[in-house]
Amino acid sequence: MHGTPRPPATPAEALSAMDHLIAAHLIGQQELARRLGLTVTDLTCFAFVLEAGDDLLTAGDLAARAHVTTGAVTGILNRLERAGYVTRRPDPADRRRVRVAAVPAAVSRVEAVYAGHYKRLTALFADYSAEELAIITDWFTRATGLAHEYLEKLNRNDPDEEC
Amino acid sequence: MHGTPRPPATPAEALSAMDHLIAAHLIGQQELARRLGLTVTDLTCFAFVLEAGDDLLTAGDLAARAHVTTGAVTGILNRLERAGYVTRRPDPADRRRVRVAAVPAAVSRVEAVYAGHYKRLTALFADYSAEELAIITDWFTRATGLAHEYLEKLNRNDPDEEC
DNA sequence: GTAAATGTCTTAGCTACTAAGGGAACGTGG
DNA sequence: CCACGTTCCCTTAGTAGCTAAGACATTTAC
Repeated sequence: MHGTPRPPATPAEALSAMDHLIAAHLIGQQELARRLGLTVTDLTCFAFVLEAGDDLLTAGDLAARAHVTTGAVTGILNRLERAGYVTRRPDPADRRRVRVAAVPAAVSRVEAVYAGHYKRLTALFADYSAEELAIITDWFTRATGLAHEYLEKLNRNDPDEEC
Repeated sequence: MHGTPRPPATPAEALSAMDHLIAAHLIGQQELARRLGLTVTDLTCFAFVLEAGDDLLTAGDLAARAHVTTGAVTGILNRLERAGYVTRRPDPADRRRVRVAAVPAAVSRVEAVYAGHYKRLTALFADYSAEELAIITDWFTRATGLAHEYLEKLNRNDPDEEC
């Protein structure tokens, strides 16, 4: 279906389409987490750990990225560790810190559950040319940048509300 | 920046970019809800009410769309109603049902908080040609369809897990 | 007219979060 | 070396929102 002509769209249509995608993805995430016996927050943190790769995250890093308190992270790590997704490791340079390492077998466990959807998405992407993918990816990246800017501005101006 | 050539992208890059966008949006949603004195679930339900427009949703509809129990919906509607976002109305045809109507003033209240980000996104969209927007919108729509299919399949095969 | 089904609300209990503080480890300045 | 403040994670107490199960009113079917 490469290069199939599509009817042109308006910004409003694109925005609405994006909202629907995000809503669907949110529910999917919830289902996936439930199936793995985790919470959405746990799964998100596990994703952060995977994304960080070899330079292991600390518990505090996770708190910052997931926007939760360090107290919450303790619970999250307890669950993830007990379920065999991560292990806590001492930091050789700073004994206060706790570094979080992913358990290799757990990665494939998550991927196994997610494989169905992941394959479908990859197949969908294969339906587009590299140039079209470039447009889509570019937009994703810029929209993400905007979202981060927006969040920063919110947090800078008034961390607590006034409404 | 219409028609600016972009470096071609791979499916994996696109998928990763999508994940980041969704993660950012998720946190933004949380911030927005907090600022409005609501939970993310409340805000999501309010969005469903707005989307439904004039044919008012019932409490049960909301439970189905938000994937929560009807007991939870009672709490959600209590909060939304107390904060002045919606009103409960009797259904003339079926006195068991509760129909949910949005309070007009509340719509602009939410939009006021969201306006900053919304304007930036719209501006971003304006940077793309109608044809490029068509590609993006098309992809959103098809990815959403896939997500829904995946969810349906999950719920059909085994509503509860086996792991 | 009775029985089953439907739609919302209630109740009890659970889980994950925050806020506040504690104790160990770091790092700086005398 | 050694107090001092800081940083990091964990603990504790309290809260909020969810589920599950059932009550109650209403509708539908036979």
